[in-house]
Amino acid sequence: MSAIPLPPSRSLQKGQQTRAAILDAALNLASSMGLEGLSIGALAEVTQMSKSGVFAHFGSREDLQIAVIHEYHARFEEEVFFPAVRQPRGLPRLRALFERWVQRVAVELDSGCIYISGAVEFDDRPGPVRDALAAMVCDWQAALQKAIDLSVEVGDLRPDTDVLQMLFEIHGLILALHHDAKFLRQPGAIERARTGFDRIVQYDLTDQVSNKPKAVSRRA
Amino acid sequence: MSAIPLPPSRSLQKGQQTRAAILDAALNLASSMGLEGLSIGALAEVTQMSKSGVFAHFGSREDLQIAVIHEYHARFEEEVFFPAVRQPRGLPRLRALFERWVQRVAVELDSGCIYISGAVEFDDRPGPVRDALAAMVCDWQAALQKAIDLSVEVGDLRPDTDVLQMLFEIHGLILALHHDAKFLRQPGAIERARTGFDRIVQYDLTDQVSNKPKAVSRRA
DNA sequence: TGCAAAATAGCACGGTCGTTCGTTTTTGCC
DNA sequence: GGCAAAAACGAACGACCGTGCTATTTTGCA
Repeated sequence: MSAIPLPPSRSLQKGQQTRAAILDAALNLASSMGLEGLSIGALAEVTQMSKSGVFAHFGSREDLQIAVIHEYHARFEEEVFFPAVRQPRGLPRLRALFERWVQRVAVELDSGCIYISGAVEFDDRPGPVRDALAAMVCDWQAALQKAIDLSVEVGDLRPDTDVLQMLFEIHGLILALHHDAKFLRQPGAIERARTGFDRIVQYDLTDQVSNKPKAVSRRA
Repeated sequence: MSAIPLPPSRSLQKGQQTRAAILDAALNLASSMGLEGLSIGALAEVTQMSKSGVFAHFGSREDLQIAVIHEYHARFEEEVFFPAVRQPRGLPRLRALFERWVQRVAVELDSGCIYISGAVEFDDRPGPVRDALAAMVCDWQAALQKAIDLSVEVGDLRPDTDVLQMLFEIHGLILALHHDAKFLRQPGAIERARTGFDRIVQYDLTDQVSNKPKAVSRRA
């Protein structure tokens, strides 16, 4: 009871190190095979470990999936959110968020977006994995919403902008981009997503930024 | 060599009948578990048949998946496309196509859209299943594109309308609807999809249908 | 009613899955 | 360098997978 057995404050034990390596491999695997396609056997092969060795780092497959989701979230923040919030609030920040999101979804050739694939895989499969995924997605949507809110506050967008509607439409552009680029392999999807974004924000633009509608044209 | 053994022109043999029943069950199963989650064992249990009995109707699991895709396509045509093309060409028909698409994606509580889930599952899994799926999706996209084209020809939309851009954006609305309704279970997603559609077409509306932009408002 | 053919069942195979458990190796502080 | 704890291994389990066989049942026309 006395003499606390020294907390594991060691900087980086071997275990955490390999756990991180496994998680990295798991992320790559889950990105291409989906969260449901993520198997411990395949993960063991990739990391050159035994199945039980991999398994021991996560109490179960479910916990592994959840760990992957959190890891993906962390990387998403790192590559999309944090760099974008360094832009001045308002339209520049919103545009940066969108542009980095586009890059993340479309250009990374091999890996797919776990938020998107996971949403489809777990839309009618209740459980902790779905909950974790939904929490991350909602977190990201809230961040986007805040960016739109700020754009309104700052005066880049009209005060009567329907923020949730704009969020919905922007999200749709990303999903369509993912579909056309990843599945149909259509080139030009990225440019269409950008054009769509311009059209959406242009609709609620205040005069100080640009002069009235007609700045962006959907030329054929 | 002679005496052709009488072609199987019998109206509906027992085999075709049970095959149809299996396919129906397979569609329900694939709609909720995904095409990859579709297993012959589960299908046998649902249909109260033996695994081999089910298996015999399709040469392989892959062929079963492809059969499911074609069946889904047929039903999609039946419920979405055919009723909509009875509307007069132009905006009414385009709107009918969209509205029925929305219903199909969002209101059917249990079943998900195989086009959407399949696109995510097979975006980096080449093979005949992916090919069949892509063919169906492209077929549907072509039908939509034609409806937009007709809207331009008829004069409901501006002659300089970027048809593919509009197709992209409308598709995005459906995907966002699917995401928010099926995964996040947000009410109001359907209404947002409709609002988005109005905004998209309103952008390219000719004056004869409505007077200039500002007909549709994205009120907060 | 009989009989070939079609449809279905039953069983077994090899494989992968997640998971458990006991053993062995490796780590890191004394 | 020794030694407890942590980490990794190896084998096995039960379950499910798709698939290939051979029997058995059912169908539908003569």
